Amino acid sequence: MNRAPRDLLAAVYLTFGRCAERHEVGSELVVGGATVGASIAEAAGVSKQTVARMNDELGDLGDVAVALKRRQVTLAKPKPLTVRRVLETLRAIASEKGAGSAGRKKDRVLGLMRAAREGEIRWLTRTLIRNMRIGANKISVLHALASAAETHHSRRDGNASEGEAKLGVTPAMAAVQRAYSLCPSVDVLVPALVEGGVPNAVRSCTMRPFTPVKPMLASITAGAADAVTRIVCKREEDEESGKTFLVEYKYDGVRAQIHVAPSDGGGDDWAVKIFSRNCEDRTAAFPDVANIVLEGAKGGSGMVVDPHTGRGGGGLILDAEVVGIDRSTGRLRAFQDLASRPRGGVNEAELAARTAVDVVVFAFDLVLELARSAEVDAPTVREPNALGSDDDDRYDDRLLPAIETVRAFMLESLDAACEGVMLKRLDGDKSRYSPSKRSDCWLKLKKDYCENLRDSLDLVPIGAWFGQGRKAGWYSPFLLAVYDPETETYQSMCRCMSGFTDEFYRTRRENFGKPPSLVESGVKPPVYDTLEQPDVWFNPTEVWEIRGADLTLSPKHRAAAGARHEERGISLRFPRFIRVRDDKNVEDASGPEEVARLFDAQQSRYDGQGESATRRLAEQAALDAEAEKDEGDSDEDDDGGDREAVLDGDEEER
DNA sequence: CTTGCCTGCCC
DNA sequence: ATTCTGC
DNA sequence: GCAGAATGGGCAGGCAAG
Repeated sequence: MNRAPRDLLAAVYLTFGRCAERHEVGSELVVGGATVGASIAEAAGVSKQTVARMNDELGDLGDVAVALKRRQVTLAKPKPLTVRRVLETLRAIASEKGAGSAGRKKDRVLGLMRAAREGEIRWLTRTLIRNMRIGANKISVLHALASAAETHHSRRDGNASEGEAKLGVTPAMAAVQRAYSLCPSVDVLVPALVEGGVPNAVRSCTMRPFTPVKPMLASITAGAADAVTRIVCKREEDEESGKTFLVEYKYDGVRAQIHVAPSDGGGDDWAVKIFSRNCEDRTAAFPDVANIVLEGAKGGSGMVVDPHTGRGGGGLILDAEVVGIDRSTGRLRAFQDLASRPRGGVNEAELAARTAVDVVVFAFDLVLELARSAEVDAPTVREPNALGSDDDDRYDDRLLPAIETVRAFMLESLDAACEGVMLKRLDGDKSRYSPSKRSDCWLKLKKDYCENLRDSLDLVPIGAWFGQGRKAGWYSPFLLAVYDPETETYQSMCRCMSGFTDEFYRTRRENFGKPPSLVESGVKPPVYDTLEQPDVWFNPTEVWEIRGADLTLSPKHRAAAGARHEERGISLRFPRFIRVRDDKNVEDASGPEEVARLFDAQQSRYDGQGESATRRLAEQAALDAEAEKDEGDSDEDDDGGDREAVLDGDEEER
């Protein structure tokens, strides 16, 4: 900040590992491990296979690049790389398009590789593949900026002696972090910091239409009791409040932060932008959503009215979930269907022509409402419909009805093809929208978090890859399969890398490294059915319990292949390891029939046949026999299908 | 023209 | 997304 | 309690290779 303020902006972009903010369209490099690996190979004059082999061993392409650089004799010292030149090159890479662009991207990467010195090439490689592995991320950079700005401005203003107007470093860090989550734009933040320090940055980085806010996130829970207890009982500084909370369906769609405001031209025109959970501009992917919102803006229905002027509000930021829906039946559709929509470059008519999935918008929060004030930090909820009173101290007993209500509501949500429910605090400071925070204000409760609702599978590890980074030297991920006793084959179901302790990895590398478990020839056993090609194959010797969220039709996994889809097998979403089943032989592992049965139970929810989850399996046989009599009320298409219940918790704490 | 690889992004 | 680990 | 790291299934889009 002192020495090279003009380079600071570029330096911050580089530490973020990007050439522009995420919401800038076209800011992606579209360069990955394959391109970078090829460039490293070319720069060092070795084959791509050599680079790949070294990568298997070292587990880090950056380390491979360094090792190869060391071997080289440099004839002419390359011109040193500068921060600004690297950023310019990244931007040039991002803007390459069309035929031959892959080659031109690679050439630019190659240029950087050649110019990089030994100390730079690891950083450069990791930046290009966006995997820094340095134990620090954006937040650390923001904190460093805050600290530097504090020091810099204290000194410049001549009151280094415990500046009175100064914030102090720790509050400054928090302030900058918060400022950036309200207005995640380096272009706004950095010049403001340089010019007027942290207070100036805080003034500049306010929530505004058409700049995405870092979305608020929810914490995971261990079941309905845990969720209710946490949402009600931990209220340290909120003694006054904290008696009510909201429960709502957790829809399985995509997060959409919808911005609506008068367009720049003024007049009565409104503009809409839609941002993803990661603050990408996805407006082009949802022309139908944009139209729904614009219609609302025109008609005024549901829009904010300024009580003083009586006019429509100056703009809104809504937080919402966009979910696929079958308009002919009113049923929600699976996430996998929603994902198959085109992602841009189509208008609404083209979307329809491509038989895209229709969507509903469930708006669940009002993040900013300009009619009220440009500075609101959004108390976002409607008035709670509190039930009962809170004169009793014994919250444990009093929570039981609430837990039961939540549990029942969750079963209902599952029948409605949702993932579970969300619990949100309704009052007190903690109920405010907290950008980018994952805290106990919002809790998510999904089926697979609940002991008695989840099912797991017993799968056989049949192969693995060599881990990267902190898992270098270990097998990760593993390839897991079901066993089909009919054909005596193993059909792959998923890879898995979650749920293993470091200790587990250590022992597995030893155990699987020795015969008889490792297939020494390295050739895929003929009884293995998979489109995957792991680095090593294992003989089938163990059974592992694996949990997941739901089942998907897979293009590369083969469990129950052909049973529920002409070609595809069935796979598992969000797989994680639970434990080794020492008590089972591989012949006792889950099989294709079990997988197909679970898949049917899941499908029944989308067909509107989902009975309460606890009874669903028992009724499956009856369902099969039953003739297909479908009907049912189609839920209204639009918004408004949102179900919610307000429960009364109890305060206190302990 | 079709297929398949790579990348980025959703969860 | 989920999970484990280290601070 | 939080940040950081590794990496899951699976889709579209864009380009290269056949």
